[in-house]
Amino acid sequence: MAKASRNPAADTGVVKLKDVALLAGCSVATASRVLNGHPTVGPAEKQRVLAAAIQLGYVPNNSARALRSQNTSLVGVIIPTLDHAIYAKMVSGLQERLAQHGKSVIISTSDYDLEQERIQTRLLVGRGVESIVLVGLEHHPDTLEYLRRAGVAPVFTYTCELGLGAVAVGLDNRLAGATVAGFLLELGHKRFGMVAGVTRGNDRATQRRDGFLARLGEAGVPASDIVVLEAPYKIDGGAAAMRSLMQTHPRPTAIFCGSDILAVGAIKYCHVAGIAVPGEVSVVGFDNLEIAELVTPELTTLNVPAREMGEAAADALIRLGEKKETSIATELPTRLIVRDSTGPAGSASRK
Amino acid sequence: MAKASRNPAADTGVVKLKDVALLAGCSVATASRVLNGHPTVGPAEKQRVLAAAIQLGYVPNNSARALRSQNTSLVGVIIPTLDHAIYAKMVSGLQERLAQHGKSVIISTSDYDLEQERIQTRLLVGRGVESIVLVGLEHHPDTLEYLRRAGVAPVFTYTCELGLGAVAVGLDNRLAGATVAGFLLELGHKRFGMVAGVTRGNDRATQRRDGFLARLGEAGVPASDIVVLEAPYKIDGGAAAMRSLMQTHPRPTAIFCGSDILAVGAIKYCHVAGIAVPGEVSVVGFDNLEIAELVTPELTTLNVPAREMGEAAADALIRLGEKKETSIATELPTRLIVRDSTGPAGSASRK
DNA sequence: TTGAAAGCGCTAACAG
DNA sequence: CTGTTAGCGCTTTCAA
Repeated sequence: MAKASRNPAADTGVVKLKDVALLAGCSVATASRVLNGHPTVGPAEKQRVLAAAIQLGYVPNNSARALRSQNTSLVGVIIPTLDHAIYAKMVSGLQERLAQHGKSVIISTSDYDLEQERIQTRLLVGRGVESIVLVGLEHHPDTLEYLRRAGVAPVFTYTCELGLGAVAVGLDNRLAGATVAGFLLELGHKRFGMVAGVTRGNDRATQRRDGFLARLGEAGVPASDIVVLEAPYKIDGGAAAMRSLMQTHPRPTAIFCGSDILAVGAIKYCHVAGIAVPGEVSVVGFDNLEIAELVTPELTTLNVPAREMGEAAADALIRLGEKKETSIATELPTRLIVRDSTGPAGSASRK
Repeated sequence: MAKASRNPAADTGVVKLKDVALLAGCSVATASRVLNGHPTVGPAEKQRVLAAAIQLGYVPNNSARALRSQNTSLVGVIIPTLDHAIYAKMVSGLQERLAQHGKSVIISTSDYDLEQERIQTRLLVGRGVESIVLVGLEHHPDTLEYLRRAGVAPVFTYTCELGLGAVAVGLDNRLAGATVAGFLLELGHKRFGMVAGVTRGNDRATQRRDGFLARLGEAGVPASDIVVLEAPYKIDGGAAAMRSLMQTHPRPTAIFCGSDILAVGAIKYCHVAGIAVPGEVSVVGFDNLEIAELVTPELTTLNVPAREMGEAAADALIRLGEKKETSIATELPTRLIVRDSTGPAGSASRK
């Protein structure tokens, strides 16, 4: 039969629990208990097992552990894109915080497509993720239904509206939109434009727009003095939308962009078109990315604490796993960062 | 004993292969074969199994599959940070390409710390990744040794120097550094500065610097006319380094920054210090991030095709998995993008 | 407090 | 071409 070698690192080179137990002079059961922090183990054994594990550089096989204990310590996250820092930062915070709890994150992207998200969700569930982090509250019905049936709890981010028994970590997008409107109103602006991103399948974009419009409406601004455009979340998209906006008559004097990417594109267009910012038109962004401080003029924008949101999502996940709570809504504070891209209406100091 | 129900979805609600086999009227082995596209199965059986699987909504348990077949279709990637677009883009390309082949990516970050990377590597191997994507060629010896013993093939990125039997996808950092030096020399510059990032544990930064210095040396520039500083990859780091550089006498007229982040910081400092770019000093970046086109003046920089690199890494991974090749080095082309932050030496048109 | 032993769900020999 | 059988490495009753 020649089963041959049975010592560590001779077959596959991978140290197994058995090897640790062998070196520690105990059974695999005891070794397992020690490594899992089970309380009922004598201190002497415990010491030896720990020492052996370190000496051998033991790394548990997660597939086996998962199979046996129905516990993969894997978390899935689906974001629209990694190309935008706002999502990358969130994932970064999520991953780091989760790593501290021994959990790993599997990442995938949907490109703002709910159908893509649905497919990714099934894949992730098949991989045995314990939980899944989603962006926004609006999803394909199948996505949510599938998650429910599979017993995988979703965590919604960038929003803090709460479904029943759900977990959400984010911001009040409506309020944020309204805040921007209020700020622009105070500066005396009367005609407004908005570059809203793509609102289809994107409740965050929708709410920002609605909050903005609602506040404007309350202030008595007629709908005819507000132009809303949609544009893909690209610099060029923002530039193109701004061009359209600047060609309407009468021209708006204040533009709210649904993201800094769009706002930066808008400002870029103004540069080439020779339109003074904020002299002729004020521009407000959303997200407070690093670029907001790098463009000229520096961008007035709403701060979104993306990294903190990822960390908060991780925390919620952990608490959820501990069955401490079943329904958690965390609202992260946002605040307007006033820089140089906004000014009082009618200050048109022609360049 | 009341073991009670043995039908699907009655216990845990999870459909297992056994349930599929039961419904299809065959053994689990046959069902497994069908689901894995094994050729030796009768068409009739095949049909029934497929139908049963769909009807029951069967989703394979990946942990079990992985445990048994040593094949997780999981790929790990460790990058310094997700906060820099240059890495996020690479991961994005990697993830998308890999998803097309049914593989998922587990992400983790090392914060430019090789020791952190070593720990993450072990974790990832424990999770059963088939392969692992690393940044650069320089790693903790244990990292490589552990990977070798575990039989997990590393794929090195952002570099195309090749170890033996290794896979690398990236660029020639030395050459890139030399290219920048050549460009600056041609513009007639005589005194140079470099903001090199952190070279410790970072072979890319080291090589860029060495290539830059070597080319300058060849051109007969005395070492006394070159100042090299290191700075963390932050905007503030770039600004602080630039401040030091601008205080040396005689002042350098051309600065090469190891990344756009640093370059943007450098330019920002010049803004506040009232130093004209490129009038008094030329600045060159590295990476060609989006921000390069957004700062004023627009940044001259070296284009790094990060997304393509991720995709190429994915391709290499796939080929490696198919055992087609064992040693692949892909050099992606870089090219200098000349914009407005550089100009001829001595053109100091005081602002 | 510890060890022996029974699987978790699946795949891969090996027979038939 | 199909079924039987043995585990993959680990956790967890159940006895001792």
